[in-house]
Amino acid sequence: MKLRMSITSSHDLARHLTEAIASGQQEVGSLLPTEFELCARHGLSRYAVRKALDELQEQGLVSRRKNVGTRVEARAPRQGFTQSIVTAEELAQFGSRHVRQVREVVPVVADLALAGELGVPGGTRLLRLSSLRMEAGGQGRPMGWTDVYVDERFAGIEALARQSPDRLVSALIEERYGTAIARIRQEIGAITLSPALAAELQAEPGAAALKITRSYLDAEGEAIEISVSIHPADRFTLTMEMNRSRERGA
Amino acid sequence: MKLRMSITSSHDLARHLTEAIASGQQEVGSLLPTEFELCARHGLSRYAVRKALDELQEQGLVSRRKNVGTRVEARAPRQGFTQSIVTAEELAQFGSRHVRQVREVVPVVADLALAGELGVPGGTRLLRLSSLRMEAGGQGRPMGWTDVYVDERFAGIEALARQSPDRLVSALIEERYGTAIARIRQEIGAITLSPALAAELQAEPGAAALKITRSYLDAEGEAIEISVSIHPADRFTLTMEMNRSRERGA
DNA sequence: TAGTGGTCTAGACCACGCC
DNA sequence: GCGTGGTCTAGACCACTAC
Repeated sequence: MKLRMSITSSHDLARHLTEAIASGQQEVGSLLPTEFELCARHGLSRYAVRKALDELQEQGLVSRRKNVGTRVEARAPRQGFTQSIVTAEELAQFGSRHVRQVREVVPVVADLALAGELGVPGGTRLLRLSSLRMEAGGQGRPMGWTDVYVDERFAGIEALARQSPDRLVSALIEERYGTAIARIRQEIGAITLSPALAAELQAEPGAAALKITRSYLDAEGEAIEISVSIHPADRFTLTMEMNRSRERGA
Repeated sequence: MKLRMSITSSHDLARHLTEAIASGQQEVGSLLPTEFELCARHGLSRYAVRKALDELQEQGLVSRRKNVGTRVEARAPRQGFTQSIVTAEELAQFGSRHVRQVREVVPVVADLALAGELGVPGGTRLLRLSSLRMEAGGQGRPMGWTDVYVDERFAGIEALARQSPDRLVSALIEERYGTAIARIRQEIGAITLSPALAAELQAEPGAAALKITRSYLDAEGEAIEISVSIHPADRFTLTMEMNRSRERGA
């Protein structure tokens, strides 16, 4: 192979390799030259070579396996839009930065309709915690209505939920039961308010509202908590921002 | 300072420093010992020390500034939920995986109401591209209605938008004009359908619908494109998934 | 000017997969 | 046992900033 340009730094080498991969000269699935070979080829130290490979790995272009080599994984850096909710507090804001006013706590057995909506088996025994979402001060009309469904074994959160109306039920469960929530699934739809809900929310029946269903899942994909929130459209909008960013290597 | 345990590797040192920060012994805002001092203190090479600091930096615990030092930024690794949309195609699905059927392309001047909704100065001259969103096959009732607003200088996308009804306007702009989209802002609300829209969408007037307003921003925060989509609630639900994950350093 | 983090060289030993 | 990537040592020079 001919060297068209002198490569004098790790970043130079990274660019060189990136181009070789992008151009197809170094095919996806193939192994790059070994680190030692790259050292010899470009007259660089192993440190510099490894630093260059670090760069490619960071962009997901290559993967490295001990005793095997450095494999080309993709032809171009994966780019995507990432929306991140950094802290539980931001998540609270994301969902609703409001205070909970518990209205009703009842055990329920999921009938087919509810089971379907929540994505659990029919007949599941659950605890339902219904509450209004109020502005921080507690004045004004409610911002929304939330039904939180949890497994019976988490019945202890009722007291906590009443004690700490500003904290997410999911956070309370994590703290009290040591169950880590690994994933959240969220579905966003629109509905018109039923007369009953409209009355609770001091809104017009038939007015538009956002309906947000969230499943809080543990590492195994088991639902720890499911919440269904209804927010009148004139009082609540979901806002999110996505940044284009290089994805990390798999 | 006393060394309670021998530190023999970069990872050891990383753990040691992480604990010192978590315990408050090394306060947020303070500077860590310099790299050379850490070398001397723990009998490690600079390589090992820097690798340990790399680890902390990756977790967002510290930041490093040349000629200044290594500053403690946080007491604990930031954890959060991250939702990522990896490819433009996934974004398309995210928004709508449907085919565009262009209905109208007209120049508009943003009056106060529109300017407010779009977040641009009043009087801005724009091109509005209105289209129905259809299922891939083109059968069935429309999945939604979209108004895309772009700056006049992108007028050329009209032809492209008609030619490639399955591609996002934002992707077309990026390709044709070489303008990279760095950020997307998204607002999700609910509305009830006006009679006019209901007719276009073959839905009932007053039915609930999702309204999604997206701003596609370049690196400077300038809006390249703004789209407003209306999706009848019975035909469209937004779904997203968030994974808890360590955040990268700032 | 002294000292910082960023970069680089030129060696070395290791665990381990493959042959 | 050979060769891989992973880790580490012990030096060095640099650009820059705070002093």
